[in-house]
Amino acid sequence: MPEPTDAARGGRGPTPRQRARAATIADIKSAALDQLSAHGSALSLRAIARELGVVSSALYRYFPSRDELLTALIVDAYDDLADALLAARADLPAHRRRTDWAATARTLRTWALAQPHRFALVYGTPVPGYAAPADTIAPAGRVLTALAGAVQGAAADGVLTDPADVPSEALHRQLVAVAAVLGPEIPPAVMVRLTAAFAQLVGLLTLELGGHFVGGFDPADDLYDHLVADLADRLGLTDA
Amino acid sequence: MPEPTDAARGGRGPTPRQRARAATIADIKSAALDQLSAHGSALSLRAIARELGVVSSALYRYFPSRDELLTALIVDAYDDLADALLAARADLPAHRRRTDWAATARTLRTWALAQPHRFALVYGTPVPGYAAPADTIAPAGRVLTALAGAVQGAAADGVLTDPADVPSEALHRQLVAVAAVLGPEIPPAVMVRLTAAFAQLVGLLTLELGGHFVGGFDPADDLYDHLVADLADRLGLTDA
DNA sequence: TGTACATCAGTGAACGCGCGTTCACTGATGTAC
DNA sequence: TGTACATCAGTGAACGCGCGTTCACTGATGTAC
Repeated sequence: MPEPTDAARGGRGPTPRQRARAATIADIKSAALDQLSAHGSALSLRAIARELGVVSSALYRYFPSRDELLTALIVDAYDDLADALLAARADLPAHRRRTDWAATARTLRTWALAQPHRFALVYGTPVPGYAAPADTIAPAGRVLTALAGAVQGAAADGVLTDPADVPSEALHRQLVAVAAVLGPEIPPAVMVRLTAAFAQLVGLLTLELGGHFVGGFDPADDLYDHLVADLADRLGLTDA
Repeated sequence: MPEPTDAARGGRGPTPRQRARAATIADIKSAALDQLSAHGSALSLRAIARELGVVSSALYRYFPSRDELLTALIVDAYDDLADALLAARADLPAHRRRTDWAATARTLRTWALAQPHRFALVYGTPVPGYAAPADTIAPAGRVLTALAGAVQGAAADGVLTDPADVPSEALHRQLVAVAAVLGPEIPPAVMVRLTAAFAQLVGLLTLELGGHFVGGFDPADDLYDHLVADLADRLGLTDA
């Protein structure tokens, strides 16, 4: 075995070749993102190669196909968004659940407005002929967990007022199953509101990025902030 | 002027040629929709021509460019959706505003699930390199007006309980302006909730169509119905 | 330390395919007198 | 009613461009003994 694994090198870290390879992969992804942000959702390997000053077939050393590159971009986008949300929550004092929620939700918008093409990549219309593989499920879950964080915290503290909504039995089962993943202590009646809140945020950003608020809520800052606060009420979050 | 206008023919209706032309235009649109539903958002004039058994340049007799065809599809989708929503509301007894709202919102989902590609066309990620022209504004407004119908009716009847939310001054101005178009009698505090409701529905459908509910809310029927009812409460709608 | 060898990154040509749009043209359909 | 003419739909070839992916290859970099 001429090329040793990382472990075989006694934890000395990546070899120069491995570092160069990782750097090239990062360059490819970066060029791909540049292209997405410039020309919408059309992703061309040849255009990426051109931007990198390399022949198009060279990319096949790094990604076996265009779809694999797309998947990597999606996974990265989820991870980057989750990191951003977690960072926004990181330094908040515990028990300030309302502030926590608002900071998280506002960061979602900031991230989406700053990189609309990445938002489209994960929450937009699926790219023609592309089906998201299983690899994206876990990173997508990280985002949801981050968004559910404030509510889960409040639930764990026992400071949530459980609303009186009574979901149907089938919905109840789904809510329990989802809560088991996102926030085990979130009661079903809150979980359904959290889902509604998430859908509302995604919808607001979809509409804003799609230009549907032009001439109406333009800018949409106040609308968004108002609704984030409204959702905090609905979720029973307080700073007390 | 050899080819007379419709008016010049004394209201005898379209000439055979005009009828043939309209039929061909309909065929082109229909083939285009078939293609969108089959291959995602990629719309190819040559593929449409192929399906119609015609040479690709022939399409230029009917649409000056690919983008014009796309615009026509978008306008049609808005109009078709608006018609569907209005039809769902048409036969309801007046004053049953809650039923009205629920029927409208459910029809939105039915329409979206039946023709996901058309939903994507109007509320999905903008197609790469395509900017929706002004022609789409009016049809888009028809959909919103239909969705706002129940609330506007209730407001006109004076049976809405105006919530105590106080929007910021800037948001208040936007809400008044939007209400002036969609429902003149809808007070700002209700208008903001209506906007939130619309965003929530769009978000739910975006997530459902994007496969984000697979493994969680799958099927999402109960979730959707529950939230539609919840939104009716929030909007202060009753059947009384 | 020096040499034989394996592995890697990147090349360049090719395959087979797609696309939107233009242009001069042929026939058929319709209109005006 | 019959004829000259205008308008239309559709053709076929071409322009100039794009794409993903394969394959045999050249050098450079690294490894093992």
